Amino acid sequence: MAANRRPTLADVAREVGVSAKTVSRVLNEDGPASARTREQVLAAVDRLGFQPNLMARNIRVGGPDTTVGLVIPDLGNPFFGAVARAIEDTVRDRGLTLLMGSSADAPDRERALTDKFLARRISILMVVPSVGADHSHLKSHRTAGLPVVFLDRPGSGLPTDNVVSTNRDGAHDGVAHLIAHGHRRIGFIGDLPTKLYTRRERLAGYRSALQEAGLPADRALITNAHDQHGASTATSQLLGLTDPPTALFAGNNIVALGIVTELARSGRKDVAVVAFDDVELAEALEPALTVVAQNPEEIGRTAATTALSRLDGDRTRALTITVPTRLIVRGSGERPAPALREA
Amino acid sequence: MAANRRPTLADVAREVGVSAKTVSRVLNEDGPASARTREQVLAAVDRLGFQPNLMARNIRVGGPDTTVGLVIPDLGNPFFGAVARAIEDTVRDRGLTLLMGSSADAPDRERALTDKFLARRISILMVVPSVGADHSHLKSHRTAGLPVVFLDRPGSGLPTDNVVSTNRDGAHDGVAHLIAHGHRRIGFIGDLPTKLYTRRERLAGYRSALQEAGLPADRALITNAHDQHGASTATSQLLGLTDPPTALFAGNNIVALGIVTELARSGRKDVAVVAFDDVELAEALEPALTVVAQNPEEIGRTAATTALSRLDGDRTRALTITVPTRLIVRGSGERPAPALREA
DNA sequence: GTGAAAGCGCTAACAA
DNA sequence: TTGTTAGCGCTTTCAC
Repeated sequence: MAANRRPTLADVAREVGVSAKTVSRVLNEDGPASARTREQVLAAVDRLGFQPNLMARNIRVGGPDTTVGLVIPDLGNPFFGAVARAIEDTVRDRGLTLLMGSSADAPDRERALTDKFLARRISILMVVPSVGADHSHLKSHRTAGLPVVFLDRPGSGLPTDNVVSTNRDGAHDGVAHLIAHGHRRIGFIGDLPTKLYTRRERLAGYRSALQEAGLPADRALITNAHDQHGASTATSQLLGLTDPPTALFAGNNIVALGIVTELARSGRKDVAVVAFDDVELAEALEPALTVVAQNPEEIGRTAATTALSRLDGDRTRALTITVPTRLIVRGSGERPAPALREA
Repeated sequence: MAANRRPTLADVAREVGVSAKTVSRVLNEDGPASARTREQVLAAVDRLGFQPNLMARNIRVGGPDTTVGLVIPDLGNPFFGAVARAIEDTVRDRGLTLLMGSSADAPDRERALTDKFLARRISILMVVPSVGADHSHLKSHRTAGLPVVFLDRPGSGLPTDNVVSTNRDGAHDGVAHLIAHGHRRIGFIGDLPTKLYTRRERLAGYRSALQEAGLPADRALITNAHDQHGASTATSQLLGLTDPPTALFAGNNIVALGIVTELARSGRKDVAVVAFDDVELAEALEPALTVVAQNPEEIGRTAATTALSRLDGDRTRALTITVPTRLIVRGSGERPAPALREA
């Protein structure tokens, strides 16, 4: 079957016997149009199956495309899924559509995606920046009026709005919870790479909690993993130390899955766990998993409203907005520490 | 700060002292260009921060936009996240970008999204169709050469490629597993609405397994839920019956979360569970959750490769491709049924 | 190897 | 109330 050319405004105009501009007027509810013409035009549109070419329209109007470019590390990670959903819900009312891509945390993939998005003249750019990515190339776009917001981690190379969780305080609270329950040797399994903003902040919170309690910082207890399987391996390694930790702090949701799975597999009910970021089924575990919950909905919504107000002309100073985390105590942080049992 | 006009091809041309066409040639590696001109052009592009306007290019070239329109029910559901990731991974090599939106399973939102996508002249349309949505309006686009693929559920109103799981057989196997372990009263908690394709298919599998075993089909054991909380409620209602089920079959991942959470909350370790679709932490539960796992990666990849081959001119008959599910036995289906204990 | 003119589908700015 | 002309930023066509 031949690929028929799609009908254009001109085709509709010819069909009705009016000018292209008249059809345009009817469809965009621009200027006036007699009831009769309107009817005829709409009928012809229907008959021909005409659908206006949005690209052509945009090019003529000159404004930005009605899309939001969103770069996240992984479409499959539920945390970013929740963020994306909140963003979509917020911008939909404004008629904006999501252009999405995953960077796999690789700076070159991130750059390729943003370049593509920019070439489409997106209305808003939102990025979860990869480690090592430089964003100074966005400067000219910013001054040209493009709202740029970084999510989950701050961008680098230019001043823009950032929306991040209270990583340091949240991790501090989670670790303090473990300490309050008698644990003195607490393992930390963070994300990778170690330069990652969230990794550093959460580790800083871990350290400050230890310090505050006068506990020594043992480097052997600090390790990393970049996926669930790696976190499982890291867990068994930590527990295999000659002086092993009695509690573990998970640096993110994926690490938490790895830790919990490994503990279940090896039947280690005696190891306390607190995780950064909530996970599904946390309350159905035995014991239920205590977490420092992030608020992905709020992160997405805040980022979107910030970007929209920039789009509306807000030229005030760039802000770093901090979305609070919340310690949800469910039990896993309260497993008796050996120190207490011996006492 | 004034919103400076972004530089155009003409600006670059003027800067170098060549024609616009020459710049175009250099950038697209179209016709010939002297090494010297090329250098100068590239330098000017860099200096001015020029980025070609993809919309303008597309409009002139007349081809479809290099995007894939994807409509899913919920960006936050990990199942669809995994599907989307697989799609992106597959189409990225072809230079295609994802245009995404969530329908919330509402036909009008689905229609609004697809219309927007079509107005952008997407290269491929992929949709998880909502219940009650009619797709006959896509007919003209199909004949005009637009590949249309339905995911997870078949579309209606026109012949197109569909990619779905082996819902019926999978559910059958899951329920048969419960029966094999002595259960005779098995509750079914399905998705909503009840007209949903996956709901119907999985229920049919449930019924066929009962029938095969010569077990009666008790309507009181069949119920539904449209979110996790609803599934929890449904669970306690089923267990509150005078002749309650000894096992539950979850119609999807969200329902599974609700069932498992409710059983944990009420301390009911005696109820067997099998879930359709795998969930995180399934193996860390006690007992570990037995599931009929779907293969979202394969669903996404298959849908994408099918669509790409259509884009390449494959005009063979529309196919409904079935991606196999896999019963993963982890323990929760093997809890002793009262019938056995009494024996 | 390079340029001039025309035109993709649409709308702004004017005129009628 | 409607039409005409011009032009958005780019590429095609054909000439040089």
